[in-house]
Amino acid sequence: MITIKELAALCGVSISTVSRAMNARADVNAATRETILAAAKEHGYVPNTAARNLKIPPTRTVAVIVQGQTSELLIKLLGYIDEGLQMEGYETFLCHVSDRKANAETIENLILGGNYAGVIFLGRYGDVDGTSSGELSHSLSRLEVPFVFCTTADFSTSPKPRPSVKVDDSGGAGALTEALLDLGHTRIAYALVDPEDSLQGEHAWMLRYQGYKKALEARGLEADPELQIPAVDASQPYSMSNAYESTAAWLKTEHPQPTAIVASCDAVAVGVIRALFEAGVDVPGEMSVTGFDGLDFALYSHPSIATIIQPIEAIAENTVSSLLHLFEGIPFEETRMTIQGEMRMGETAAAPHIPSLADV
Amino acid sequence: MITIKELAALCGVSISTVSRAMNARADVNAATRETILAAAKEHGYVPNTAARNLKIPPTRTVAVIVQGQTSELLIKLLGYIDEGLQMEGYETFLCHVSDRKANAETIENLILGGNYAGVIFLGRYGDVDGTSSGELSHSLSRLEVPFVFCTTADFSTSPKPRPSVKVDDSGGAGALTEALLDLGHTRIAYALVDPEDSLQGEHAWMLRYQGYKKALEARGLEADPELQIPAVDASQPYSMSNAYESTAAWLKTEHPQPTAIVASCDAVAVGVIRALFEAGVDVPGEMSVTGFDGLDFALYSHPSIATIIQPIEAIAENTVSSLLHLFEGIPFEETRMTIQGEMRMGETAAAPHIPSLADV
DNA sequence: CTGAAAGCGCTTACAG
DNA sequence: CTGAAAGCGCTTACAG
Repeated sequence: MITIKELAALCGVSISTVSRAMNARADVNAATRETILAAAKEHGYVPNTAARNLKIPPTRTVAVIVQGQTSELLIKLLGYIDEGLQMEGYETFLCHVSDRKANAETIENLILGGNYAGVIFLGRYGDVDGTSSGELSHSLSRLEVPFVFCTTADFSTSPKPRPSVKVDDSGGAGALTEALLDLGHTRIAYALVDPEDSLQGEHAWMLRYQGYKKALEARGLEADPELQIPAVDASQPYSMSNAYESTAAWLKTEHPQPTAIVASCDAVAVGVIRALFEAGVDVPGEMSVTGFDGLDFALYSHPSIATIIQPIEAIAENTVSSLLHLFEGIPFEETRMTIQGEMRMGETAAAPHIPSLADV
Repeated sequence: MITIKELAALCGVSISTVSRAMNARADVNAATRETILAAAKEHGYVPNTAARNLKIPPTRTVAVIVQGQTSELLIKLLGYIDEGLQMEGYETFLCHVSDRKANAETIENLILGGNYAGVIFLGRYGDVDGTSSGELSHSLSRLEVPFVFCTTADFSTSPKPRPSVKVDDSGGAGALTEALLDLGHTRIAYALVDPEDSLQGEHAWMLRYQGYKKALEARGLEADPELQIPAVDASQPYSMSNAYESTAAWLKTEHPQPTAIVASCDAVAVGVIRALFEAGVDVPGEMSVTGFDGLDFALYSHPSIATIIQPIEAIAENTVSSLLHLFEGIPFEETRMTIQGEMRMGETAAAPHIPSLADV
């Protein structure tokens, strides 16, 4: 808590000299520098960043803003982004914003207050219900700081959307659905759908659902409303526990019997599979299940889950290069970039069970 | 990027008045305030936080510093901490520091630069190898900011350790081991041990290992060196993939056959189980496996993993109250708090398989 | 190589 | 209710 002034007094030099020594400037007498550095260490002097930020030009620091729940996915993505940025000489500073505080003011304060070279939005941003997302997008679009969206699109109504990089949600879910169709499934359920239908069309969850629907339609089938498993708790529609509860509840209702379930993500798939197990339904013997994301537990659990593995490295690389392009003023031609994930059929998808005489 | 000066000029008032309006002070003419606020909105004026921090006294904001990998556990913990702090009128600001940058300078800058009321270290801090951890601890112990450790202890050699709140790692691992012993197991392996043995004694991983050893010793058994599964990749000894690789490799070596494996955490347990499955070993029929943490996938996967569920709410509550005590200058009697987790036997632990004639 | 001085953008007594 | 002024802790031309 000592200031530059006090340290200068302690060393018997001017604050200018202390500042130079602390910033490793060349134009300081070596002996003076040593004295100052030693004193700084001894007294625990650390330059106040707030004061420093006031003076120095935009730093080589990129703020990565993550909102709400972090996930294995976002953490890995962050690692690669950090790595990529570092290779270009940039530092990464991660700012986490709780959903509750994900409003325009907080975000703006964060960005404007931080003196960053650029900003990356990782994961979702703004309210799920979109109420203040609009406001946030509006104020974001006015910011002069270069920023790109990673894993989410730019939901603002701005005529010039910011660059965004994400997996092909719709295509991935479609590919999984197609794979199930190819295996011979025709009654394919979806888990989970939001009974209140509050999601915007651009959100990953919505896109995955649409991918599922489109794949069915491409084969002349349609998504049976009775095969859409509704979320019991609409507030956290994609948690493992909610998937379990919702599926368990749904299994007790009257509905046509599906032979496969497309889950919106790996966590939901695990919950679904658990509910099926407890209901005595064998996976994949009696029911195939697919997930999405390719998280560790999806790949290593037994049975391993049929899923789309997010192209984490490619997403990170393109996020970084988009930002670098922005720094250099190069207009980025492909504003909304969508990258194909890798399908892994795992052990939860198989041909549908054909009832034989033995079952009767 | 407009400043208070420019906004003042735009509105035809002094910067003092703008400042007052922005800070919702009562002593501003209502009409003036409206004009200013409207102009601020229109021009996207946001007070520069760096400049602001320079002037205002310590805020009601608590910085939560998370280092390296975030996990489901830390995220849930963060949620409860945030909630608890908010009830007391504090805001939470999460700062993520990559392992690479977890040095004294970065952390100090963060804390000193932020003007926080207090700091919570969530998860681990400092280098795993302890090289610069010492330096970090040293400089931390000098900081006047109140701070507490959550999920980790204060590793500094300071004579007055800072408050810390965490699960009883040793006791939990011991309880699981005892439960296995009670089931009749006698050859119990441990996954994973660090072949380079670089961990300090206070780390959670070390404590869990010690709990396992102590439980064996209490029954007159000892940890067979041949039953300690070494980590193939020492750099990430507790990842799911490394647990899988390490166990798969170990299963091919010559060693006494255990009937149970105590894993250091749920993620490791999943990797272990996968390796066992691929080697044709049935869990829990031929091998019992336990985890630690009580993560969603441990509880919902099938078979569900025998584990210790971290007392997340209690840890969060005590972390918050420790910090509040520090704020009030109340000496906190129980400096190092350790909370019991809840044991859940799940579906991966059973009595050892007794070879019968049928097996021969 | 070093110091005095200006100024970053803000807040807040202090006068009016 | 409002403005001029001081000052938060720093950095950086500008002189020496």
